[in-house]
This record gives sequence, C-alpha cells and structure tokens, in this order.
Amino acid sequence: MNKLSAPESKTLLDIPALKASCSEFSLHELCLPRGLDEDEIEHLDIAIGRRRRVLRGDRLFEVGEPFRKLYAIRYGHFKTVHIGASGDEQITGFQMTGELLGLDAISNDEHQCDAVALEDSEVCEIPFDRLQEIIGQLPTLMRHFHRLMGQGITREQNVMLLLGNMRAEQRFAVFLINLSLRYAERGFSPTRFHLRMSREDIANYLSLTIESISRILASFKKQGLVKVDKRDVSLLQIVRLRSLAAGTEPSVSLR
Amino acid sequence: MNKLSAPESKTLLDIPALKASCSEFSLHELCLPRGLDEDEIEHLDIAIGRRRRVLRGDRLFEVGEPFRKLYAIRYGHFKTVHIGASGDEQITGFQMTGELLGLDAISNDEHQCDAVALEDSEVCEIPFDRLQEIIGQLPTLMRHFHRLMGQGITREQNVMLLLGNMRAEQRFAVFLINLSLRYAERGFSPTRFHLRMSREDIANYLSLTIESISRILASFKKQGLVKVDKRDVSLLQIVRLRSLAAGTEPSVSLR
DNA sequence: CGGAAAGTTGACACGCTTCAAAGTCCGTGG
DNA sequence: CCACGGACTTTGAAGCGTGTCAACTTTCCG
Repeated sequence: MNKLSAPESKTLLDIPALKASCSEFSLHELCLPRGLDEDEIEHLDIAIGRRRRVLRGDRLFEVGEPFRKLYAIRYGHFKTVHIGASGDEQITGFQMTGELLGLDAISNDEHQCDAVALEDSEVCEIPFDRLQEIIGQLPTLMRHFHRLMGQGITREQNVMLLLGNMRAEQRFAVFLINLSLRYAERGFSPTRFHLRMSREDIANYLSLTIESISRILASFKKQGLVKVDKRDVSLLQIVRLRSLAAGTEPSVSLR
Repeated sequence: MNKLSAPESKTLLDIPALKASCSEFSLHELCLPRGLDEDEIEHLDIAIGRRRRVLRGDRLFEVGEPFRKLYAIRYGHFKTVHIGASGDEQITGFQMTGELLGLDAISNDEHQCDAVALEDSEVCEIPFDRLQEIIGQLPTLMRHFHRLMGQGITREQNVMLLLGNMRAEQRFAVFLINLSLRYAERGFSPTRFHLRMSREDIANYLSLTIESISRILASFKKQGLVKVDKRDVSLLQIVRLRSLAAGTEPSVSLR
C-alpha cells in the first residue's frame, strides 16, 4: 500500500517537491503546518532533514540516547516503551503516520523511552536545535510546534484518566474508539482496520493481561459490538462502543 | 512563614527589583531562567505580568476557560483536577512554589482542568502570546521554556507508570519520596514536611481509596518507616522508602 | 460544648490477575 | 502434502489486592 519510490538524495531546496511530498503522505502535523506561506516553508525545509527507514522491530531511538532530533512519522506505526525502576516495561503510547516522536527527551536531553517500529516505517529526522532557530523566526510555526507539545501533554493526561478511573472493558473500548478516530482523520475507515500491535502490546498499554483482553474481546464479539479476525477488527456498533468508552453505558458483565 | 509585604503596584520596569523578587521566592523555573543576562531579563519582565493571589479552595482557572496565560507559582500549593466523561474527578497533579500551571491548555486554547489552591497562594500571570514573542528573540529562554514543557510530559509519563504498574504501597511510597525531593530542591527538609492536601486528594491522585491510604499509613507507622501527626509527616527510614518506591524492596503485607 | 467533617478500622465483595491447560495458527522440513 | 513444533490465543478455576459498606473515633471550628 505504502509503496513509494521517493528519490532518496534529492536537494532539500526543491520547495514544490517538498510541499508535494509532505501533503502526499499527510504529514499534516509538523511537515505541513497549516497557514504557512511558501517563504516560510522555504525556511522549514532546512530543518526537515534526512529520511530514515526503520524496519519492523527495530528501534528508532533508545532509553538514554542523547537527544538531537525529533521524528515525524512519514508512514508506519511505532510504540514507545518505558522501562520502570524494577525493570518492568510499559508501553506508553502507539504512534502512527503524521505523528511526532521524541518529545519526551526535551526535558533531559536524553530519551526516556524506546521507540520501536511495529511495521516497516519511515520517519523525517528533525534536528531540534535547527528547529528552534527556525521557529524563532516563524511565529506561526512556533505556535504550531507548541500546540504539538501541548497535545503530547493532553494525550498523556487522557491515559492517566484511563488508567486511574476506568475498568477493563471501558479501557479497551477507549482504545478501539481512539484508533478509529485517528484512522478516520487520516482518511481510512473508522470501522475497519488492522491492529499493528500484538495482544500483548495492547494489554501492556492498557495495564491489563492478555487473558483479560482475550475475554473482553470474546464478550464484545458475543454482544455483536465487533467482529475480529486475527488482527483485523470491524466495529459493528460504534455508537455503543462510544458510549462504553465515555462511561455513559454501564458495561455488561463478562459472564 | 510566607509573610511578605510586596509593594503591589510598582512599575514593572524596575529590573533589579524584579530580579531580586524572582530569586527571593525561588521562582527558578520560568521567572529566573539560568543564564539570562540583564538585557534578556529586561525583555522578560514585559511578559511577567501581574501577580495574582488565590485563596485556599479558589480556582486559578477552570475547565473550558479560554487559554490566555500561563501561571508561575510564587508561593503556595495547587492541585489540578480533571473531569472525566462520566463526571468523575481525577487529580492529575500537585504543584508547588516555582512550578508552572496551564501548560495543558496550549493544545486546544482551552483549559482542560481546574487548578485549585490548596492554601492561600500567589502566582505570576504570564500572557502566552507575549511569552512566545519574547522567546522568539531569546534563544536561551526558548530552550528553557521547551525544557519546562518537556518536564510536563515526562512528569506525566511517570504518573502513567505509577498508575499502570505499581501496587498501592509502592504508589504511596513514590508519592512521599516525590514530595521529599521537591521540598529538598526548594531548601526545605526532605524528611519532615506538611501535607497540604487531604487524604481524599492523595487517594484520588493515586487512584486509591481513602481507606487504603489510611491502612497503608498505619502499616508504614507500624514498620517505623514514617511518623505521622495529622498532616505532618516525618520520613524515618528514607532509604527503605526509596527502595519501596523504586520497587526494589518487596512490599510488606498489610496485615 | 456540640455537630459536622475527616480519618480509622473491620468484614465482606468483586474485578482482575495468576496459574494451568487446551486449542489455534503458521512456518518448516521430511 | 502432511507432520511437527513453537508462538500466540482462548478458556477455566482459584487467589489476591483493593474497593465497598458500615460503624466508630478523632479533629475541627463556630
């Protein structure tokens, strides 16, 4: 699907081509900030550095690695994994095309987590010091970047609410609805998609066990909420799923 | 303790006074960024707007309020409260002198939580658009501000780890050790401090019940880890508490 | 001093984990 | 093509940590 034959080592000053490449892959987050004129984009393309391919299972960056660049996902999926004090791993997020990786390293100049590709993927490397120089001259872009960092904060606050207040079924419903929304934003079906992550990853992210995920999935299937074949999911009653996720609808007992 | 008779309506261009006032109250976070020269501070003081007092129990800002300013705490304590979809409240953090409030609103131009004063407090109001103008001209300050936002992100990731992976005792130990560190940074005792928040607030923050907090506290007292009188806490065995918090030491059964 | 709010303590319930075992998928090699 | 093995998934039964509920005690503050 994402087959592309992009010229690998073209000059970075080819503005129309840059613009095209950004919109083509819907890098709407940082590569194609809304409201920039040609002149601004000209500055921006200096910061948008090399592309980098990351194969499934490989790490884009690791805990402790010095912080130099942010990464905008051109296509593919990633997970970010934190290592707790006692060696336990926790997945703190799944990222997809158009999203930004590496913000967690800004505070310490050191990456706080591993970023692992869930499938063969490609990212834009964005040197952070160059980015800061540029946004100093482009207020629109600065505002945009700050909004992105703010989104990182609110996203995580939502996960805090999820882990703090929700029971297993609701967590899983939130997980599904969240994926649905993000795929819809990218022009894919909100009701049918492929899970790039294993059950184990999902369980870890939601702080549940794979057994619980399995049981909830079985329960959802029996209620006719979803259809599941391996990692292919169809949301059959998205309205009910939404109200489950919102906590409006009382969750049905698992037995 | 924090009795001060600051001239309320002095001119904001009094640079030496500004400098003094910032260091005096250890607003080391944003009001006194390290590495700024006099000239830079001159620019900065335009952004540092009015001071504002907030009485115990009052809200500095509320959910849905349009975002205009960030707030640097000059003295006092706050909690930030999020309202879940089904009306349930969750406390997502406690903030103390020198910390920044309002970052969560940057993504949406709308505050995502309530900020409630836990005691009579005072903040610096920092108009965000002015701040952005200024950091566009002061790279040092920009880097500093980004570091602060990054800290917001890493702080929340730590809470995610806490809520996701830790049992009740460990959560509470982390809570105590975290307070201890932050008081130490501010020149207060790391082993004796006063809790500004109720048991209910603590329980809510840690996603536990007040009964659990009470039981854990009793258990810690029995083990000689802490001494507690109302809201006054003494950490008697900070080493063991640290290893409990780190998950190194297996937690002792509650009975 | 009195009533309300906050904190403590005990008994029980429940949701999820843990442990165990069976079932399914899928690549590999005979 | 089928047999085999390992990884992943499903399902069941039991256990544990924490929530819930209720009663009691202490503290707070007019």
